[in-house]
Amino acid sequence: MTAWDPYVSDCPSRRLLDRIGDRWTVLVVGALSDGPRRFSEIARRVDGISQKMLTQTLRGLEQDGLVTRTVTAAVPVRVDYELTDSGRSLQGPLRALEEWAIEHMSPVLAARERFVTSTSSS
Amino acid sequence: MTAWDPYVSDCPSRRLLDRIGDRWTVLVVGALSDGPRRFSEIARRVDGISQKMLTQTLRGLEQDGLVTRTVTAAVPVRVDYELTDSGRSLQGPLRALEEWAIEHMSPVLAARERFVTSTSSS
DNA sequence: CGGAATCCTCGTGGATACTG
DNA sequence: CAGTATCCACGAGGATTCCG
Repeated sequence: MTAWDPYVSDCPSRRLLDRIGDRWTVLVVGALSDGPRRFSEIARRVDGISQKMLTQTLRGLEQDGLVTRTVTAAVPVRVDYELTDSGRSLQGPLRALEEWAIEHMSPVLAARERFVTSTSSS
Repeated sequence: MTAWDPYVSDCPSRRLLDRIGDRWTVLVVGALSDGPRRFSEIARRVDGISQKMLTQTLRGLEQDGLVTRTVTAAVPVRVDYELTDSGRSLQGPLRALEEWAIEHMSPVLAARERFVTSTSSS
């Protein structure tokens, strides 16, 4: 199992990675990392997300059993989202990825610069 | 720094995650995990990728200094791609994510089923 | 406040054809 | 073989509006 066969498109692990790989899921999970949050709180934390995308992302996560949705019927409705155990278990790998990103930021950005600079030759 | 501030859209770590988060990058890096590969080999390994997307993804990875591109001027041109040290360092986090995906496949799929099933109520 | 529904645009990405 | 270039379709996703 050392080799890398399983990347045919019907591979179920790819379906999962597809979901995780979308632009917002990672960020929303991150926004929930330190406890339950209200809808609008998440919206504020994840800068640039539209209400539609947030709803959609949360629905997906709920559907995959990664977050729970709790409705409190008050005068202004209150909805809290919280990571499930599954969801929390995803934090580790996600953190790892983020740390990698931070750690390798400067080399990568430097590489991008170099790439642009070397455009002059031809 | 325990809290989760850094998700404003101009955060550089998010720019990196954006790149990684696209559908193909992860798969292409995976395809290169056990050594250098030719263009067509990668195309074959990453099922469903178009030639355009493969080129584009590889360019992006090259630009970020995660893969190297080696052209061998033979009768039929030969181009090999290989992970750089940076690229290889990404494998760890990616593996972690993949393992998570495999490990949590059944719960997630079960959750999806449950979600669908519970549609009957209303 | 949280969300559903509608509309509309803009970019991703596939198919095809051509080049070195 | 490994691209580049062009065209085009489709759907993600933003803005807006309305509802419980």
